Amino acid sequence: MKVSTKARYGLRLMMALANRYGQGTAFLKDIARDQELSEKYLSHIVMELRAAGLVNAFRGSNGGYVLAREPYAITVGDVVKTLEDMMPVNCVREPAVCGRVELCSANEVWRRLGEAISTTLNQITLADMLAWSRQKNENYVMYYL
Amino acid sequence: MKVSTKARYGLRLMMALANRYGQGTAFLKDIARDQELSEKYLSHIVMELRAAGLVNAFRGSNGGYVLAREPYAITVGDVVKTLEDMMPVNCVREPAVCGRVELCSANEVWRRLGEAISTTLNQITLADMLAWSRQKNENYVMYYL
DNA sequence: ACTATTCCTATTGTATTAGTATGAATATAT
DNA sequence: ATATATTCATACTAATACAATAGGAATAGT
Repeated sequence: MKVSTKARYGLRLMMALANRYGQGTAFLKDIARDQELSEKYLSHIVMELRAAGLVNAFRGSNGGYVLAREPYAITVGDVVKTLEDMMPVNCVREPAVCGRVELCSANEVWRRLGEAISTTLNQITLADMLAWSRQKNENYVMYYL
Repeated sequence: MKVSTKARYGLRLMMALANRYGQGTAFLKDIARDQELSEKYLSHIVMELRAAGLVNAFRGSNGGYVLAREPYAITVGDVVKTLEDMMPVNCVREPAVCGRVELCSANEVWRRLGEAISTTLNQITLADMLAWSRQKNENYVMYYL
């Protein structure tokens, strides 16, 4: 019941891009440095995000990445579901894996759980997170200065 | 983002006990056979459920297991949280694992997600599942006869 | 041409989860 | 008492999924 580090790193990457939205492309190298993550590993992640249409990429010298849409138009659910399977059990999507679906009441439990998860993550946008982050930052600075 | 087979098997075990609640103890052997699960593996699971106070165990010949409370008084959340960690990331519970919690807005995302998960699972009881199961069974029988 | 970036594929490492083996403790029945 | 059937406890092994690295090809700006 853990969200994968892939999804967590991916969300941090997206937030890094969201935080500088409108200011041109960012290099993966710089994001990796700032977020203290492996650039190699991040490169896999950002490729999947690109394939899903969440970021645009530019190759070559002075290339880089940008968010494909404005931060308010990208949800956490968009990000997480491209990096991992959000359905908590397989039998909900593919009844074939289990012969007793017709009689299985656990199935309904997992269906509801999956729904709760996607509903929750789909209603949080990157813009929401930016707002929280800036709020926190303010408090933090005020407190320590 | 998958619920472990341990939790899934555990729920099936609990449902087997719920289904014959009030009719005395059940042997693990029989549950394992009916549910087509490894008895050895189930024995680990049932021990954890016992330690959590969800089932009572009786040793010796003619021993067995019974639900410790009535089916309506046990939730899916009770079962799942004894068999695995329901909090989707560690940094929510133990801020120490991540130095940037003060500034991290992802934290709030995972906190909300964790809340959605436990709320969902805590409000489904074994009695609810029994009702669904019997409903399904009826439909199934009606359809195929 | 040179350099800095993204893109692609294969491989390795590691941790978690799943499952097995063996035998001790305990209670019942004969 | 003894035999038998169960739970209890611990240690070990196997399988799988996840995380991370490696090396180089393609691309674009200078």
